[in-house]
Order: sequence, then C-alpha cells, then structure tokens
Amino acid sequence: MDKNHTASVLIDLSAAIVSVRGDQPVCLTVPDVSEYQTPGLPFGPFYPDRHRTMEIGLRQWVIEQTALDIGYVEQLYTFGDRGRRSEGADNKKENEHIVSVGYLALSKQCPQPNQWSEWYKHFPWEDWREGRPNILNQQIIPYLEAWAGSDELRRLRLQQAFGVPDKTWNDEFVLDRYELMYEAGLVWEACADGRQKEKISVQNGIAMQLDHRRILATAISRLRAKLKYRPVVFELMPSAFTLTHVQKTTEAILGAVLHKQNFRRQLSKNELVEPTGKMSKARGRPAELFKFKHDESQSTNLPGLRIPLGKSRNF
Amino acid sequence: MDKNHTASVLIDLSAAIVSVRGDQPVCLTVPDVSEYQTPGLPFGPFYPDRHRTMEIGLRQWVIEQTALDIGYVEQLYTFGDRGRRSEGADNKKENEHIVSVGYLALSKQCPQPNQWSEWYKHFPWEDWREGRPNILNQQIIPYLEAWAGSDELRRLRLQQAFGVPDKTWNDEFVLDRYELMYEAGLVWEACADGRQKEKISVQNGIAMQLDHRRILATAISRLRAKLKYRPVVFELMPSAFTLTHVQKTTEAILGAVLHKQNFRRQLSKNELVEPTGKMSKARGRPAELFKFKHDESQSTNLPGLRIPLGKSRNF
DNA sequence: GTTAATTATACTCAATTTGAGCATAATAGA
DNA sequence: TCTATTATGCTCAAATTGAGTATAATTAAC
Repeated sequence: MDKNHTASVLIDLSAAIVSVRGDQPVCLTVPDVSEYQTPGLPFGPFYPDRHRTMEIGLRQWVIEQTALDIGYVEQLYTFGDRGRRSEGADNKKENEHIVSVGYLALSKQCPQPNQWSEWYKHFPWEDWREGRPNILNQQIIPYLEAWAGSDELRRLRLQQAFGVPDKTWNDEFVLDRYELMYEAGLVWEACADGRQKEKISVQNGIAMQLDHRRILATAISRLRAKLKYRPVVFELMPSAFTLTHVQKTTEAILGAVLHKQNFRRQLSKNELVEPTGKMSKARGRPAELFKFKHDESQSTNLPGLRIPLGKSRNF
Repeated sequence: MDKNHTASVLIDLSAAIVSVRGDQPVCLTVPDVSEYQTPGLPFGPFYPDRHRTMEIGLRQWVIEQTALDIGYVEQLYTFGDRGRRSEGADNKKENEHIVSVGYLALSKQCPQPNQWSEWYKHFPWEDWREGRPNILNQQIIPYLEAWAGSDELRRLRLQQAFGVPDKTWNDEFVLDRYELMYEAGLVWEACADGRQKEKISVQNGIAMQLDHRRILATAISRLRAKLKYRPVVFELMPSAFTLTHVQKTTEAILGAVLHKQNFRRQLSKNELVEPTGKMSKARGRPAELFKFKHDESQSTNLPGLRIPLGKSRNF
C-alpha cells in the first residue's frame, strides 16, 4: 500500500435541505431500512470527473433525486471522522475512507410531507416559542450537571452552551449543545459504536443515521446566525407574503418569538420588501401582501433582518 | 474504471497560519521553486488511517513541519474545483483529483521573518488604515466598471463588494472582492490555465500558488467577521499586553482604525481582560499590562469585542 | 346588525448603545 | 521646566432597541 493509496478517500455530499411547513421548520430525510428505523439526511457521492465544483455536484443529485427547486446553497462543514463509516457502510469497500461534506440548502416548498422531518422532533430543547422547554429542567440539565461534576472545563462549557446557571440562552449554540450532550452520552448516536443502544433512557429527540444529526445541528446554527445579518428568510418564502408570515417563518427557525412591531420596523428600515398592492384574506384584518425586493438577483450579501439581541437573551 | 474509482480523491489540508508582526498581519508561506516564484500556503495530505479527524491531521503536520504553537484552528472551506490541480501537480498521479480543505490557524509568534508574508502585499486594496487605498480609484475600480459595462448583475455585485458608487465599504467582503477581480481577469491567478501570465498589467497584489490566495481571502473574511463577536484577538496576543496593543492588532486585521476610547469601553464592558498589576514602559505615559481573562480554557464562544458598525462604513 | 374576537398597522417613549469628542494624567527626553 | 507622547477618565448628542399603547379593518358569533 503506497502513500497515495492510504490518502485516498471517497467524498459524500450530505445535504440538510430545509423548508418551513406551517410554523415548523422541516428537513428532507430518507427512511432507514435497518432495525432502528432512524431517518437520515440525503447524500450523494462527489464525482470529480463529472462536476467542476462540489456545489454543482450537490445541486445535480438533488435535482435528480428529489426534483426540488433549491435556491440558496451553502457549504457547512467537512467531516473526516473515522467513526462515521462504522455503521451500515456495507456498500462501500472496506478500506475506503469516507469524508462527508455537509451542505445547507433552502427550499420554498416541501411536498410529500412524510419525507420531511420536523427540526424540533430531533432537537426538542431548541424550540423556545412556547417558553422554556420542560425537557431541559426535567431531563437534560440535571444529567449534564451530574456529568460535569466538579470538572472546571465541563462546567464552563455547560455555562456557555446551556446558560447554566447564568440564565442566558444563545439560540445560535445549537451545535455546541448537541456536542455536549453527545459527549455526555445523552443522545442515542453517542452509543453507536458497538455499545448497547438501549442505554439512553430518555428519548432526547429522535436520532438520525451516522453523524447526520450533527450536520443538522450545524445547519440550524448557521441558519439562525445568518438570519440575523442576511435576508435568507426570503429563500423560504413564496413570491408574495404577509409581514406576519415572514415573522412566523423567522420565529420558527430561531425557535423564539419576536416583538411584532419591532420586527416590522427592521424590515421597513432595511428596505427588504415592497408592497405588491394585493391583500391577503384570513381571519382578522386583511394584511398587505409584499414581495422580496431583490428576488432573482443573488441576495447573498444584502443587509439582512438584523434581529436585535443578536447574541443571547435572558430567561 | 468503476464508479468507486471515479469518485476517489486525495485530500490536501491547506492552512492559512496567521500572526501579527508589528502592525502587519502576516501569513506563513512556503517559497516556490518554479519560474514565477509565487509563494504558497503550506499544506499536507490527510491520511485517514493515521488521523481520527482532519483537524488532528492538520495540527500534526503543522507541528512536524513548522514547529509552531498554533492555538486556535478553524476549518474554512472545502474546495473541490477541478482547476486547482492544473498546475505543478507533477508529483501526483495524473488521474487523482485533489480536494483541498482550507484551515485558519492563529499563532502568537512568527519567527523566521522571511517565511511570513504580509497580508496586504497580496491584498493592497484591503488596508484602509491610512485612508482609502489609491489602487482602488487608480486601477481596480475603473477596470471593474469597464468589465461590468451595462450588465445589471455585474453592477449589483460591484456595488455590494466594492461599494461602487454608493460609497460604502464592508471590511468583511474580502472574498467577494477577490472573486470579482478574479472573474474580471484582474488577478494573475485568473490567467493560470495556459493563458499568458503577462497579461495583467498592474501588479494587483502579489499572486500565490494555485487557489491559495482565495483561501487566504477566505481566512481574512472569516477572521474579520469573527473578531467582532468572539474574542479571537487574544489568540494573537502574548500573555501580557497593553490595551493599545490589542487595539493595534485588531486594527491590523480589520484594515481600519478604531476610536480608542470606545474600543476600551467595549473591552471593559465585556470583561474580557483583567489587570496584571504590572506596567509597560515605552515613550509616553506607561500603560497598564493586562491579560486575557479566559486563557487556557477554550475561549471559543465568549462574548467578543463587539466592534460596532459591524457591517459597513461610509467613506 | 350588533358585538366580540382577531389580526394589522401606526405611533410613542424610556433605556441603552454608539460615535465622537474634550480633559486630564503620567511618563521620557530636550 | 517644558514639550511631545501616550494613557485613561469623562461627557454628550444621535441612533437604536425594547416594550409598550392606540386604532383600524376584517370575520365569526349571537
């Protein structure tokens, strides 16, 4: 085995394809045939011969396999962990190592409801719209505090990720929280390497295949952060929408409620939307229908929503 | 050639190892032996057999080859572009494709000065500390405007990246600006594919090998953005420093000057530093020596400097 | 058809943060 | 002692944010 062979790997392009259905953020998943029936993110191999860039490769198989119209695509992270291939990799050669490049993609529609999985079923502690989730005080925090014990570093991380005991919660630290729970053995995936899977007493969110839940956590973190300074929400909106609709979508992603009047003030100050002249009709007073000002053109680096309190909020 | 073989690639871990020497941000480079003598970023192959994660692999060869103590390491981006291998890849097999994973690393010291290259020699238009760089009005902007012509999309991108003609400059859009210049054929690297290299009339910054200047641009963008909400400056500071020293380092990275009193206000409000009791002695009044409050522990997600005007400034 | 519930939108106001400045303190060197 | 230089304390107007109140335009209930 020469050096070149040792260094050779296969590349999987994994995608967290995100949309919003009603007031729930969802993510495209593929069912699992194994005994555990854990859903996974869709992925496809990268063929450097066929695709000039990896993003082109990603778009290609998403179009082929899902027939979805994804607009916004962003590379998230490249995972080279050895552990990743340990499970269900029977269709790959034994000696081939797999590196997975995670992507975040946004879709305006989400047809075939059963193929889309709601974020907060995988991360129940991340949805604060109805107040602080019970699972935190009832399950997660006590377990984590026991795990931390008197370890100084662990307590500091606990403070930063979960705001314990400082009473501060940063909605962007989704990945940090997941990884802390992983290390503490609080999620199913942490026991995937031969250890018995029944160990996790509480269903701390629905598990996913391989490291897919970690990729989804990365996607949520990134999207929540991006929302605050780039107008990516509109990649999830139809061509015409009410301001309340934009707010509900934003709140769904952030997992937090926002002050209505202030939210609209930001929207109008940044001149992100313009009226269509039409009105929506629902229960109460009809709302004006707006459209995104910069559709078609790459909206990548426009001002953004600038949700205040960008960092952390008290509770 | 079966499908697996087509998908097999080699992975290079490229590193933008950044430090600050005096008032100049610098980046570790390796000399080039070819006729053009363009410097390149150091890189090493990733051996999945030997290293559990890519970050471990990166740290490994940095330690082996540079003997540097790098603290902070962050993955930047994974480039799968076919063009990348076109040049000087004689030591690799013809059919092997290379994917390069770019990393940003921060080092407190930068010994052997000749191996470190100053950022702004590669990106002269990014240093605004002495005011608006002349090269913009004299060379870059006129060329780009001609290139844009009446193309609507091009003009919009020009506006966003270079603030033309809105008079607004966002210090974080380093990558956007570089890529625009690349597309417009304004940088040497754009002509690397067989076209004559002498075409670029102006020396718009010193070129680098392969796509290394793009990786460096990514690193600068990321670091400038991160600086504003995470206390990463301290990864570039010695154990004891004056507040002015922190400010000079920050300004070097941002390529912009900051208001002294307001900078200090942020530092003290966020409680990032604590006095050591000692004083520095230089020309004027002696300054108090401080140290970073959260040294040793992972400072990754602490509050940060929160440099105001985070987005863009007028000129 | 009147009333209640619901949703939209305009407007206000105090608290905080930011941008920009002046004033003063402590040192070295002339 | 005087001057240049750097550090640091303090002020203040402008802008932004957080959190309301008031009012308008509908549908659903009675």
